[in-house]
Amino acid sequence: MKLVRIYECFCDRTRLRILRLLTETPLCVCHFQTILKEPQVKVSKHLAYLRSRGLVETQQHKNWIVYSLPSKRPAELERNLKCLGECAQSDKVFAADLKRLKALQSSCCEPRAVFGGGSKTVAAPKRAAHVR
Amino acid sequence: MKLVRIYECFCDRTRLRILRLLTETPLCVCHFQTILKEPQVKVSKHLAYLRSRGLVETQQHKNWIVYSLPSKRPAELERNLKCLGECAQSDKVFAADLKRLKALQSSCCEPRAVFGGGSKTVAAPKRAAHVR
DNA sequence: TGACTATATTCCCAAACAGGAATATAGATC
DNA sequence: GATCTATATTCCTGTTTGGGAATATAGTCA
Repeated sequence: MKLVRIYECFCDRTRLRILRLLTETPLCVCHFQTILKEPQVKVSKHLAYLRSRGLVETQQHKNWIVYSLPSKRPAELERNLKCLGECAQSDKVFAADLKRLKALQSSCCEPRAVFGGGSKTVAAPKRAAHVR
Repeated sequence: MKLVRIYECFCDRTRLRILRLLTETPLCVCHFQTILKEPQVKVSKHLAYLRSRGLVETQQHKNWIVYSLPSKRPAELERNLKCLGECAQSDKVFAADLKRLKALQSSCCEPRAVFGGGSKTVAAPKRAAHVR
């Protein structure tokens, strides 16, 4: 019954926000810090938690670690992510996160190749606004 | 973000089984004991947990306490229960539970009015097989 | 009233968890 | 090599959780 594993990952607010964002695009830790406005330790730990349970995968990119949903997902995960997406629509927190994600996608900066759809060949890469 | 509350309830195996069963019909504690084959304390505690978070409601019926899903459920809960139902289909544990539920529904006994659809006016109420 | 039944609660313990502070690691760049 | 940046890990603490043993409560029925 690996379903429980999935729900264990879903039962924390921060992790839900992370997963929700990842259904949009892969992201690296610094992005999460910016979008969620949470300290590095916290983000890093929750990502580690998710990875240990197979809900996310990582890929190194220079100095950044890019987190994404696993390329092949079991049906249960897929279903629940979809469900989460639907539930999230009526929630302000998720909406705000999404807004900040969009902002980041257009304003940012170095770990650009990261964002899904690849190089949207945008203006000149400004210096990171990664904070902290 | 009450979503998290829902997932907190979903993140335990026993509770998942309970909820799954409740999407079929209301049940009382002794039914759960029989179907899940778990001790009374355990069942009772998980039910209390679910109730404290509003995922189930109770109704007294003579000496029995009948648990059921809340009559009016927020959209998030409804969605997630549906999702759970879908995920459960491919799982042996859930299937076995369901099988035992059906058996109970036809063989049982006293807290009969409990089962959804009401009095299916079955044979003579035998003595309970409630165990323990 | 007393025995019985169904359920809840309390006490206890071990494990998991969330979060912060501080520190470690490893790649990049000068 | 020194420094900077991004991320991970360790240590610590308070809280929550899951589960069992024992006990309490409350309704029922004889």
